[in-house]
Amino acid sequence: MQPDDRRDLAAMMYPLMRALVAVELPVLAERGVSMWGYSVLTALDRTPIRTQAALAEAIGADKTRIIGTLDELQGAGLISRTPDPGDRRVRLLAITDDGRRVRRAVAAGIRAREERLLATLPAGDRRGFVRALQALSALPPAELESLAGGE
Amino acid sequence: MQPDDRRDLAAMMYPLMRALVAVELPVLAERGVSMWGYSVLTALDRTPIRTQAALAEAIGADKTRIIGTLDELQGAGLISRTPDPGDRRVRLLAITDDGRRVRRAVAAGIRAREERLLATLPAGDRRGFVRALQALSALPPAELESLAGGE
DNA sequence: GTCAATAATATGCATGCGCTTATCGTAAGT
DNA sequence: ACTTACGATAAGCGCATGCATATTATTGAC
Repeated sequence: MQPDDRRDLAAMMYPLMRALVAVELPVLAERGVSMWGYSVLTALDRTPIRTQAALAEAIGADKTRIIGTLDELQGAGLISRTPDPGDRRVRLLAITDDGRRVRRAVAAGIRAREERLLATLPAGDRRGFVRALQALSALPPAELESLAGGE
Repeated sequence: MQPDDRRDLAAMMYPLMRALVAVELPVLAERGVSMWGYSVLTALDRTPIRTQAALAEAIGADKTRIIGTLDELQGAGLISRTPDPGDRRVRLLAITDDGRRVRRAVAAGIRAREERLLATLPAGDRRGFVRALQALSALPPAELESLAGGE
């Protein structure tokens, strides 16, 4: 194998990200959800979350900026935000049935378009790509930092 | 193979992108180059380019925003920007020897850190990942649009 | 009962982005 | 000559971001 001639990962990923976002936006717009909103729905569909700060951290968002998103989602009836009876400072966050429906519809639309993109790849590369992406995106930030650090 | 349960590609890629950028920034800062500047150097190291608009398009940048970047690079002696004697409206863009040196140094630093990331992957997935990334990032925007379009 | 810590929230700032418009010098077609 | 088109540049807009700070309600420790 030769010295692995390729462009930088970020350089390749950046335009691809933009393309993927461009693919997602119309699907999201159709259901009136923002990107962050969709991210919230996805997180809450996995499991309810006890505090907004925890939610923000889970999806890599800013804990103050997320508030508007939650307002919108709650206004649209897609999530519930109820004060914890045990500690009335915290809001218990959960997705509603409507939210679940919206999330599924959006996910299906996005997935269908992604499939068309991935279909251009050889099967082996495609599997490797998705698996590598899953593995890398699952690395905890601490791990990433240690890999990134020092010369 | 079951119905391919995974998160959306963009959702996985977004945090990964951020991590990669965090990896690159210190390397770039060390050499006093910006992300866009590095992108320009990379493009020009491949081949000189005849107009700034063409450069901008090649690297997916905005043709007006790129000007400051070019000023900086030229000021640092990393690129040359000479009026085309044949058409004095256009500036012939080329990387200088110094620019080449900087680009190589930055690329080496980035590559070394990327390798550490990729080393966490099984060899097969890793190759598939890089190849898929190369293939997808090489798709012309028109192709991407057609793949993205319609339900 | 007082006080320090915490969750949610509001607000402001600096930055960078994509986009648009305007200006200026230059080219090229008629 | 006159007009149209083009490349580089400057300036400004609207938007989203990350970050920092302040406020309010609530809690728990002392």
